[in-house]
Amino acid sequence: MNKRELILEATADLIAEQGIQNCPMASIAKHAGCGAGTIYRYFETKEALIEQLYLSVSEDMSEYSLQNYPKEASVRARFDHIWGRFYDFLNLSPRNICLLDQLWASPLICTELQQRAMSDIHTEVISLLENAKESKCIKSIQNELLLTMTFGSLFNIARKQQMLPELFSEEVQVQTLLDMCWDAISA
Amino acid sequence: MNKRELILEATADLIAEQGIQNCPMASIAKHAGCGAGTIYRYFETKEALIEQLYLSVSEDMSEYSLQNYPKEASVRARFDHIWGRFYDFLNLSPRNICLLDQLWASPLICTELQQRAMSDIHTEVISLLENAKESKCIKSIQNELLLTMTFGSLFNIARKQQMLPELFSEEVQVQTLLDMCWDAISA
Amino acid sequence: MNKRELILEATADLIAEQGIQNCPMASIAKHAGCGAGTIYRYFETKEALIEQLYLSVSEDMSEYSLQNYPKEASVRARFDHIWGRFYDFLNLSPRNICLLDQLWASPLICTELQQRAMSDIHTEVISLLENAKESKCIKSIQNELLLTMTFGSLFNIARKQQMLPELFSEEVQVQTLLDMCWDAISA
Amino acid sequence: MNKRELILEATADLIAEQGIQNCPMASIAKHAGCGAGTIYRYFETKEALIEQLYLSVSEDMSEYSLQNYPKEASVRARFDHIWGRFYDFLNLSPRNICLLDQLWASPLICTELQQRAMSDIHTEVISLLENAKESKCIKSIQNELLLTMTFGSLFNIARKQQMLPELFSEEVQVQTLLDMCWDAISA
DNA sequence: TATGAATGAGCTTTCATTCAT
DNA sequence: TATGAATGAAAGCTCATTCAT
Repeated sequence: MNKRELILEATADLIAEQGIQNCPMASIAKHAGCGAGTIYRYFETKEALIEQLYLSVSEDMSEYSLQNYPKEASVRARFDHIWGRFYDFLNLSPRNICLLDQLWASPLICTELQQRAMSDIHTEVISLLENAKESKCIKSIQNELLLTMTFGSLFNIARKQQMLPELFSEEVQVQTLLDMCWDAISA
Repeated sequence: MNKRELILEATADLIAEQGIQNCPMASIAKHAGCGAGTIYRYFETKEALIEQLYLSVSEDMSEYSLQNYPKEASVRARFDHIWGRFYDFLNLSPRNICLLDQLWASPLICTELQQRAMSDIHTEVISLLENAKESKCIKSIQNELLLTMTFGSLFNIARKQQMLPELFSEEVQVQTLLDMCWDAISA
Repeated sequence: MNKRELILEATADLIAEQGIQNCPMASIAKHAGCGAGTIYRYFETKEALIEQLYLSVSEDMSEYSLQNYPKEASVRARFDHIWGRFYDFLNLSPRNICLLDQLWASPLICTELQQRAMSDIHTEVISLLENAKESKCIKSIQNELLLTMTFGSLFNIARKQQMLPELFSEEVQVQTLLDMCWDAISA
Repeated sequence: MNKRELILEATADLIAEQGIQNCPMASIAKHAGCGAGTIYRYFETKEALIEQLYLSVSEDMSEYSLQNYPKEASVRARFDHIWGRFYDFLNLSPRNICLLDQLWASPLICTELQQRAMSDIHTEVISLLENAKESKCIKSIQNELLLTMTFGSLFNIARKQQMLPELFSEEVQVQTLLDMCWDAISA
């Protein structure tokens, strides 16, 4: 892992653990195993570092969610693939959810950046929804609503499981969640 | 409005507008129309102020969501009432969503406090879900999952509409959302 | 006790317990059983209050030390009387030593004030020393030196006993101290 | 002189001149020729800085007092050596007495720290007093009393001379003081 | 290129003092 | 006369950023 990535990793760990407010450059440097000044060789400002971190995590999420995406499969199969992998990504590391929560809430990550970072997943899901609508298997509701509903459901369930695992008596099956999400939007 | 409330209002406005990180006590005081020291007559520390703010907003949300709650109505009617009003509350003021986003992401609002603040709504929804399960009209899935799914859907849709209203060509009907949420959990 | 005295008493207690630095006007008011503003009816500023307190304690110390002073008794008897009572005064209340330590160290109590406050004892001791020198029973050394030596010895012993009583296995007899002090200056 | 020492020196000067209460970190930084934040690279808190200063001055005092200490010399010679040099130290710089007065009166310098800082001198003096008692040349009184009396005498005389030099018509001879202190404790 | 000591602006918080009641 | 809520200047401390090495 090169130094730039080490710094991004350290930043991600610290933000997830302590929150974006308790994440001084000096700590990041220490965790990354470099001097504080070195960070500025790779990132203009702290703001820029956090933006880059956001882009990096978002890219990981996109890539993970779309990996082996079966473009030719059925609507439902594609739905399950993309959202199932999205959900898996959130649970890959306990860091992911905390990190994304922090980054989304930060004024440093403007709305425009948020959209841009999600554009790959977004494009694919929109296309999926269009296909589904053509075959009338989902509700005839504006895409953004269908998409946001699914996204919000899965992210919140993943977050709650991680924050309060004791509330869940049985292990949560991804398929159960996907079924619920599908029922929400299916015609 | 008494001074304590003026300070809470000012804090809420500033946090919603600028984020919890860009909200110095001096600004709060200025917006509340008082001196910086005055805040400390009403709140021990900034941390305490933010906690109190969270409790206050949560209480408003609970009260609003449960107002005129028809305890004897049908499961579906009660579901629509509580979640419809919850969704309305989020849209009552553009401040509410931003504020809650900031507060939930803050390490100052610990998980325990979050649970406590939502306990009224939580209790009622659990009872509702139990009733629904008895009549087998919803899926036989652990309550926490059903609840979180609905909550997450509605909150995320409300947030997205507020942040990116241009993405929504048609006005979003609450009933459409409630139907989707219900479909997600109904048997 | 009138209000002015109540305030002085409260100030004395607080300074002795917490130090002159941790003695806000609000605490003084609370301990004195009055409002913060009330203090300013009796004392112009906090500085003035502390000066008045110093004068008050010093006067108490002078009065106590010189009470029933046997002007016609022998040099040694008078020496024992004045310094014995001085030492007793320091031990009358555990407050006295702490309070004087704080006040003497404070820049608010200027040297001139310190001299003025001690002038009664000072005059009497100087006179005593002059008498003693006439009868050649004490060393022929400048008075200020003889006086300061005695004062310093007794005050330090009283302070140490109060701060670290466990260091003193046997009870300290005043007469033992007076003998030592006398031996120091006697011819 | 390295930066840490520069800061300690500046702190010592300011405390001695203005008192521990009128000694803001900003002033210390200015006098030390560095930024306010720099102080915190060397000392955790202001409290820690003052503690370190106390330890540093105490060490200087111990070292100075015990320098060239003639362990094999007579009791009286050793007594004169240790207390003579102690007295000299107080007069080495006009700063020393004011500084020690401020530090001893401060609640930041707890009793335990005071004892610890003086332990070298304390040990040597106790040993000296034990020797003296064996040869019955001093009073059979508990050591702590003998020690405190000498200490208090010398410190107070040094202080008074510095604060009010005009009170002393003739120059004060150290030997005169040592004789008085010795007479106080000698059998 | 990499460092980390140094910086000072900006933060939270305290408190002597004022003044409307 | 007595109050205590309100004030804002000043304190201790943090940390993003710079720069000499």
